[in-house]
Amino acid sequence: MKKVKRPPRGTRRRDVPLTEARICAAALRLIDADGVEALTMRKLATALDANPMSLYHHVPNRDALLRGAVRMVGAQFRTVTLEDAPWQERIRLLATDFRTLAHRHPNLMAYSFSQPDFIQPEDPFWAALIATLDVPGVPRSEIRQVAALMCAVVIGVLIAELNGSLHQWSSLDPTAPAAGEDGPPDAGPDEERMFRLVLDTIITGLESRLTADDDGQGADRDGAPEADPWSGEPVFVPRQQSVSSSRWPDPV
Amino acid sequence: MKKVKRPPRGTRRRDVPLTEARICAAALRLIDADGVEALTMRKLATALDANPMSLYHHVPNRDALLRGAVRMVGAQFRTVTLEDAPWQERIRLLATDFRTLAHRHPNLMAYSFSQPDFIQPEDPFWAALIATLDVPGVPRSEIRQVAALMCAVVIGVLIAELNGSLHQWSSLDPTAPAAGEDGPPDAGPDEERMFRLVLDTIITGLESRLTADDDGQGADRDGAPEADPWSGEPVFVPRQQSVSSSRWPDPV
DNA sequence: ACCTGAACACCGTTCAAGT
DNA sequence: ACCTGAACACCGTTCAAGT
Repeated sequence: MKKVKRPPRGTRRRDVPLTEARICAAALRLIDADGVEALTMRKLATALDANPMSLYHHVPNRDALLRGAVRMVGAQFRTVTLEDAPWQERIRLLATDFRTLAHRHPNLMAYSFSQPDFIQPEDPFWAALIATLDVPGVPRSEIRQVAALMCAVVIGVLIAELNGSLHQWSSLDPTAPAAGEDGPPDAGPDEERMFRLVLDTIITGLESRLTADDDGQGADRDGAPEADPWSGEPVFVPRQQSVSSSRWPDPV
Repeated sequence: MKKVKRPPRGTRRRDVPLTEARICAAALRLIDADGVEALTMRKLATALDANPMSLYHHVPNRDALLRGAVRMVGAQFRTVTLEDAPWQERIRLLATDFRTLAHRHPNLMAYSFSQPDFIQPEDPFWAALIATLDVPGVPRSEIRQVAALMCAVVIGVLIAELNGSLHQWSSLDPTAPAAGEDGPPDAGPDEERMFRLVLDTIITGLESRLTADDDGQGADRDGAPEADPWSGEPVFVPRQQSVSSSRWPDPV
């Protein structure tokens, strides 16, 4: 009579005890398979061959579970520093590493990109990015903002790539409406080329901004922020702050 | 006895009939107030003073309701073309218009950014972006990919701004861990400055890429993609495709 | 045609009770 | 200490029945 509680299934998992790491790993598997929104405490429990309520003894709630999965994936990001390469190549390497990680767990990464706090100050990725931007002489007062913007840019491209927008927009011809499926059908091989194109454009823009500032490489670092052209007004932008507040009257 | 079905509440809403536009507008109000995940068919119904099941006669399901709200916001994007301005300024105007719209409905926009299909070929925004990139001579064969990448970049920065990552990363000092709240407390006034910095960097990168190509302005448009430097390999990137497949052995 | 109540199949989470 | 069944307060959605 008691034996019916553990029927002889094909794969037995419950001889190993329930830990937070095992729970998060199983959650990551479910997310990789079916997406974040398909992760359910009850489904996760049956995947672990456990009672749904047992999970709450190791994980406070579903949000913490998701954070644990994100943390588990982020721990896989171990950047080789490659200190002898030029800074442009080091930035490229950091970005492509990021992209590889995003391709490994696209469902989880697409979710975590929209969450705050998924890059922490002690992440080796962040430290490597800061160190790399310090090489060509980005002013110390601006270096964190430049690093933040590079993260935002890379994440934006990765989001658009992961959810298919990049491919869809690239084949969005306003003049010729129906081109058929002439190009590659689904997983375009030129997403990587486009990713490199953004990186190159950003790096080129950084370079020209840096050379415009270049009077003595190591001198005047950490100076007053108002002194260097990084903090000045951009060349082309007019003062248009009042233009955008009077547009689009909300009809709701 | 029948009168108890419609008690004299303070504001009467149900004399006007239930339409899809009214439902989507109410959904947008709820999303603006409490976020996408707080939008519920039942709560929406009570906000409209209607029966929850009545909504299904005008909207097929919750996803379609969200799409309707996104479409309703996207219809507010009417770009002034400003054809006499230089292309750099036109791009800046498009991007800041996009940003203004995102600030108007941050909850909905943060959600829609992660959805595919939220930019359509017939959107005036897309047509204006394509037309603007055509001015300085971006090759026709690459113009859609460049436009797609600019959208992805702007969206990435907006996502990071809306969920607070941009501000958090900017105050993420790996050397001095605890700086206290010295800067502005919450809604940083320099998010706009950072937004302009990305735009300027991208535009500068585009400019230098374009002038490197500049031998005759109108000549050789629409040519073979392999002929121009846009499709060639980037200068700095080494062929490192095999490097990324052997990193991060997945411990799961 | 439009609306509605009841019901179904799910959720996350709490809690008292077991060992 | 760890686990568990029952229960609570929600969801989206279906469906037969009303007007």
